[in-house]
This record gives sequence, structure tokens and C-alpha cells, in this order.
Amino acid sequence: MALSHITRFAPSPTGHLHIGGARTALFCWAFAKRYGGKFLLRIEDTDAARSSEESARGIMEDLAWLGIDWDEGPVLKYETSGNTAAPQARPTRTIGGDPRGVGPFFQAQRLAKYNDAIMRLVELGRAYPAFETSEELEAQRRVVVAAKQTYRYDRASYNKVPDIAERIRRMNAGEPHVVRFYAPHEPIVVVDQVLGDVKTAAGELDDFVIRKQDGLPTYHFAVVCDDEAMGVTHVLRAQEHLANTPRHVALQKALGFRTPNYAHMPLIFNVDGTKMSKRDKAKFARKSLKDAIAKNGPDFIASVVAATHVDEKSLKDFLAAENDSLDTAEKIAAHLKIALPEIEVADFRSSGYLPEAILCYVALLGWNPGLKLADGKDREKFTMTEIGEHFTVDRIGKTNSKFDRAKLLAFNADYVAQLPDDQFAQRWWAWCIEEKDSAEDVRTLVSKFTDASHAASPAKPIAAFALLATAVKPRAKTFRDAVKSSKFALLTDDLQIDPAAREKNLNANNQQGLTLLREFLPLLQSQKPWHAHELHALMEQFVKDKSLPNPGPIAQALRVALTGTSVSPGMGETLELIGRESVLARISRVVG
RNA sequence: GGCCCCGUCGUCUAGCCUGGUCCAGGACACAUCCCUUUCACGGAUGUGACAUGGGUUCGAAUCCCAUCGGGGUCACCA
Repeated sequence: MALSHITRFAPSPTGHLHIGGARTALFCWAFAKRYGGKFLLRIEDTDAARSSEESARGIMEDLAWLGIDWDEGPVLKYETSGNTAAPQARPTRTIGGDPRGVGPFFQAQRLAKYNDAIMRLVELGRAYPAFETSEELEAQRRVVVAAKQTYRYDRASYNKVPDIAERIRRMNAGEPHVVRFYAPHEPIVVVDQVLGDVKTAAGELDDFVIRKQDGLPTYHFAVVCDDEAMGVTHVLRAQEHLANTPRHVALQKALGFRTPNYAHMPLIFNVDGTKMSKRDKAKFARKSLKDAIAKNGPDFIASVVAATHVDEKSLKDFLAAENDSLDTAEKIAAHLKIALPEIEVADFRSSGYLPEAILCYVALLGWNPGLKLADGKDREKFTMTEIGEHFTVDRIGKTNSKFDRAKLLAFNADYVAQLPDDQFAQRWWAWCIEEKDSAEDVRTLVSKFTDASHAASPAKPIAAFALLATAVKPRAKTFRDAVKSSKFALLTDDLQIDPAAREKNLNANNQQGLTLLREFLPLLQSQKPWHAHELHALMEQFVKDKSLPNPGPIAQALRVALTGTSVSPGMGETLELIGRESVLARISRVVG
């Protein structure tokens, strides 16, 4: 039975999965789900120099983390850390496979198929070897562009070697060459499901390269062959590919292939209108460093060199934008304690975002189901399953959008708030384990809350962690936020007290804070059950007995004494988590 | 520059196809107020857009044209 809806996501393994790629993959996945079709993953590794296996693996893991499973494609055995949308349901899973026998799914493993097709075209005279070097062509191009003309390859090799047998002979003789497609002189119409009919006039196409000198096919040729071989019926991809599509259609005609349905989706940019790219990290680090130097003086560079172990020359080159080294950027960020902008899925993961929030936010960039809530407001929170149920191509917009981190953050905060406390605790812990090696405060938290009696990996948290999670969840927009709010629970008894807080909450009003603390201390000393609920009740009673207008004076005094700051979760939770012994010690220390 | 695509609040968008119910609705952000033991959360209110100019029509955000603006693409990258 031929499936009527087969989509594919076809990344090239030259880095991590970009957030825009995640959206493309989600749309392809959702489209297949919506029509009961299949979603397949194919790795486009025809750029031998830039492709890597680690990158392919990384992209697959990013997809798996998001929960975008492919029905067909490379096999990935994925062990979840628990920090995924449905950790209990699938601690380990195997994604991919080849039930229809259309693989392999790495293009580098399909060269024989491409070469067969290429030879067919050469024998038909629809493709031909070209012997110019890229330097020669580059020189020609420069001349033409300088004259403000449109450069097109002049078909010189085709004309010089008109005989097909002679072309094949020279190809087989091992003469360096590329293979070019003989572009038809006719108008081409791309029927796009989002944009409508896009017409290309006759003569617009030039004889583009379909096989590079290294013997690998170009992207254009490989996609066309693979989409046909894999029975892809619908191609959903970013609009940057629109201009390529006439080439693909022409190739399909020449090869006698079917033309799939196309849907080109709008692009995603930064808020300032620039392209979202890895470079943004370097740019941001550079700007931050420059600001820091402006503030601290030119000698600051020396301290950065010392701290980051980036040599001075590299650092100066980086500052002068001579290079965009990601490594340097990350070291600078670590030293300056700044967060680089998230660009790739992995960045958002390590910043503590929830995959379901990312997916929902990104889905709404260029797509909208137009659904209303019961109160008439627009609906914009969807589970992945719902996206799959409602997804249709005609609801994809045409206009490019800007990636607004503030809104993503708000989405994430909502998804965090919706998480039941136990799930939040479980997933937050899993995230902490993932991140503990790259952030000091996370490491401290993990070591403080790891249950030593379960020393075996994976590490389990002690019972108090659940209380911490509950206390911290309402004010956490991300997992990283949750760690920040947990700082109060990681202090030692000799903590530093913020002078302003001391002044305001302990010393002011004739030392009202200190006085109240002195009076409250004995009550705490005799308090038996050390639980948030009882401790809270104890404080409330104290407020009543002292006829305080509100709990502020005592609560804030406690906060300052216990945490050194005027900010912490509710007093009951704060007292329980800090623990009886430390509470008493810290108050005594302040009270003197 | 050639070719192509797009143009509703600062941002994401609903509405546009099937003109009137839109002096344009929601969300994020921002501002003010309320709630409050801090920080958050929550609640209320507010500021804020149909790019411009022409048509067509009794009537246009919705249809047509032009202008302007933004973007993509022009590789032996994908």
C-alpha cells in the first residue's frame, strides 16, 4: 500500500540542531501525524568536509529530546535522562528503522544510486561533464558581476564536447570534472501549498552542478533522488529553499520522477532582524567583553587572559572580529558570568527550558490553528499531540518572524507552573544531573541533595529535595531559575549578610527586627516537629501575640538572619529546608 | 543588481480566501493599580497596528494597481 503522506526532515550534520530546524522537523512530524502518514529522517552528509558523525548523532538526540520521533531513518537508541516530556513512559527507546527498505538514510551511503542516475542523464545528453576549474569560473563570475550582469555558466564544456560517447570517455579516463545538468529552456511552475504558484521564466535556470569533483552529488541532486526513492510525497522546508525548487522540479522531469507537494515556510530571525546563527554567540561575547573593558580599563584584558587561558593574540583577534571562535566566546562568557544567547536546541536545553514549551512556542512562529478558548480568547498553548491533530499546511503563514526570547520564557514559565510538583522535582533533578559539570551552583546543589545511601548511578536526591522543588517552583521560569532561587538552601552558617538588608530589616525602627528575633528564638528552640506547616503556624501565632499588623517584620528579619538577603521562598519552607540546627545557629549569631 | 517571496500593535498573531458583525481581538513585553511576610504568582486597567498612495464598491484590514519597505536566492554549502 502506498502511503499518501510521507514527509521528511533532512538536516546536514554540520553542527547542532538549530531552533529553526526544530520547527521544520516539528511541522514535518505534525503533518505526517495529521494525515496518518510517515515522517522520516535523512542525513544529508554530501559535504564531506563539514559533515560529521557526532553532529548527526547530536541532531538525532536533540530531536529525541524534543520528542520528535521519526518513523523511518537512522536508528537511535536514546536513553532519556528524565528531563523530557514523558520520562516515565520511555526511559530508553529506539527510534528509526527501515520497514519499507528505502534506506540507507545517510546520503554518503547512497552514492551508487546517484551515480546511476547521473550516468542516465549523461547518456541522454541531459547532463554533461564540465572541465573548468572553480578558479576559472570564479574569475569569469567576477567580471560579469562587476559589469552588473547576471552570471550564468556559459555551457562551454557542453559545446566543446558535443559527442556523448566522448564525454563519457573523458569522464572514465579520470579527468577532473564536475557534472552539470543541461537546464531546459522552458518556464517552470512550482506549485507551493503556502505561497501558491511560483513561476520561473524560461532561461532563468542555469546548468548547475549535480556532481562535485570529489564524486559526491550536490544537494540538489541528492534530494531529488532520495525523495523519489523514499516515496516522499510532501516536502515542508524553509523558504530559503524556494529559489532552489525550480531546479528540483526540472531534475525530476528529466529523470522521470514524480514531483512532491511543496510547502515553503517563513523564516525565523533575531529580534533585530539578523539571521539567527551560532555567530550571535561570538558577537554577544565580544560586545560584553568590550563593555567590561570600557568599564574596568584596558588592563582588564590581562585578567581575562589569565582567567580564560585564551592567549592574548587570539583574544585580541576575537575582539577585533578577526574570528568568531565559539570556544573563546564560551570562555569569556564563563569568566564574565554572562549567558550567551541560545540558538540551538541544545542551548535551550542546557538553559533549563522544557521541550514542550519550546515546541509550542516555535510552532506558533509561522503557524496558527486559529482556535479559540471557551472565553473567546485565542488559544496558544498546545501539546505536541494537539499540534499533530490540528496541523494543516493552509494555516502556515507567509511572513517571516522574529524569535522573541521573552515570550518563549513566558511560555516556559507557564509550562513549568502546570507541571505537578513531583514531576517538576523529577525533571528538575534530571536536568541538574545533566548540567552539574558546567555550572558551579548546580554542582553545589546536586552534591548537597544527593542521597548518599543510593550512591549508585543515576544519583537519587534526598527527600528534602521534593520540598525544595515545591518551594522554588512557583518562582522558576526555567530549571536554571530554580537553581538560582535555591541559593538560600545552599548557604553555610557563616553566611555574609547584605548590609542594606541588615539595615532595613534588623536595625531599622530601633532594632525592631533584632528584638523580634530575640523573642522568637526560644519558640523555635522548643519547636518539636520541624515541618513547614507547623513552623508557619508558629510564626503566625507569634505575629498575633505581638499584635503585629502583618508578618513582615518577623518574616523579613528571619530571612535576613537565615539567608543574608531579603528574598526567599515562604518562611515555613525556608525554615524547614535550612534545618533546625542551622536556623538556631544563624539566629543566635545575628542576635549576638 | 537579476529573479522570487512577503508587509495587521515593539514582538508572535486572529481577522483577509467567502468585503459590512473590526473606530481591528488575543498573547508576550511595557505602564499603573490591587493582592501580598520578601521574591515570584495571580487579578484589574491602560499605552499600542491594518506600510503609503490610488482605484473598485453604498461600504475595504479584507478585492485590484502602483510606490515604498523587509527578506530569500543567485557556490564544486545544504
